Amino acid sequence: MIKKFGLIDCNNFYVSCERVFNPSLRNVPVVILSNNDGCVVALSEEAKNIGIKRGTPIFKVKDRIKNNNGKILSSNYALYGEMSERIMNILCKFSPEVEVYSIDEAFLVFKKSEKDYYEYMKKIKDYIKKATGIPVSIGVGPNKTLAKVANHMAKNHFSKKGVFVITKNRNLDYSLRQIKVDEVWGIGESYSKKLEKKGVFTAYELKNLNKKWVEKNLGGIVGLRLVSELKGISCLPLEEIDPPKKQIVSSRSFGEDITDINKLQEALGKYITNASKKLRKQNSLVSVMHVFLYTNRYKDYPQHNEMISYNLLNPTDYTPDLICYGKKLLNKIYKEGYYYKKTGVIFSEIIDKKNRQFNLFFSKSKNEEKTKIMEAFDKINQKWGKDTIQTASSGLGKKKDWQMKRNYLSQKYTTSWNELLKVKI
DNA sequence: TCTGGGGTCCTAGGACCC
DNA sequence: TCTGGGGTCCTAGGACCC
Repeated sequence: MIKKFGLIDCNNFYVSCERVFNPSLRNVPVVILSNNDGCVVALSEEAKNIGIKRGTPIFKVKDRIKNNNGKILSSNYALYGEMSERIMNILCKFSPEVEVYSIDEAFLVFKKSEKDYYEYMKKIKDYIKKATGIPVSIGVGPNKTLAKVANHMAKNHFSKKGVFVITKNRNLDYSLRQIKVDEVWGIGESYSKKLEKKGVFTAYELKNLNKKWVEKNLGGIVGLRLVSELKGISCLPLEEIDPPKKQIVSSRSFGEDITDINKLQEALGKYITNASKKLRKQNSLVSVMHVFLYTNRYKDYPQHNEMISYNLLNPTDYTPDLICYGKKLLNKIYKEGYYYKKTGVIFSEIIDKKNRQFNLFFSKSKNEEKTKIMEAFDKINQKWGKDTIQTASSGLGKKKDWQMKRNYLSQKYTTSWNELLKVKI
């Protein structure tokens, strides 16, 4: 029995989710847009084939998509999140050790005999496709970095069969020679430029680089760890338990530029509500909050970008108090006459609720009351749907001009009774 | 007209202390 | 000419990920 890491990665995940419910999206170029319908964040193979790239602003490629009978969609996170959950649940049936790495990726650890790996991975792949409609690729290797490499092989090289197993002695070097250095997990734009300057173009060449150079130029210990993993040594453990977040951010660019402080307050109130909900979910309290306000950096009118921080005397998770502090902070950095594009909140110095330190100004009875209010608040929204109960500060009218644009949104096929697919017989 | 959002980790350098 | 040395803590900034 040999212990190996597997990486399951959904192919073009957002597009695949949409295609499960809408067959007219199959075999044509499809792109999914970021919040605010700004730029392309996910795309189908057909879209890649007509030269569209992730990150491109949609206005630059809109015509090309139309001319190729392509489709454009806003991102539908309710749908993707739910499909992701289905897949992760399936994976737990195949291995007791699963790390959910992102919405569309998971690491697994298996202990099997070397020859069984390929068939077992194929079984998982077929099962997920059948049960959810989502195609996945699976890479297996002696550690996480090599599982990523194997996944790349499964997807893009080696006849694109969707499953690839790296064996340290047999095909490790062969695989590393196929992988370009910027495709290695942990090598981004800046490092890959440095590497190319040094004449390093493949993962294989990276593996054989001088240690001193790697430490100096690729982020110290991070680079050393990465190269060790390419050599087959396992440095990164499987992390099954989601550690609590050390920082929680909530922000959005507006649908339109905003000058009015009241509208900024409304939007900020909404983001603070969102962030504090996450805080309560992991049983934490925030002790430092930051509020920021940005103008549109792509326009040439006057710019004003500022961030302000506040140390809370009593760490809390109580939304109304946090909104109250947030508004005061926003007032301090707001300047009249600027066209703002984005505001948001950052919670940092997050502590465990159990380890709270009390001080002279802490009122136990008041605190218990607040805890009960928030519990009821969260329960109602969980049972009756998001935003059933809201704070008045986020503005209660229907459509807001600060809200993000989502002009191409598909249905909530899996999370709303009113939007289920209708089948004609 | 139009350019996302939410995270983590690491290092370097300054402030401060003895 | 020459300006201690070592440790800790904090923050800003850079790099990466999806």
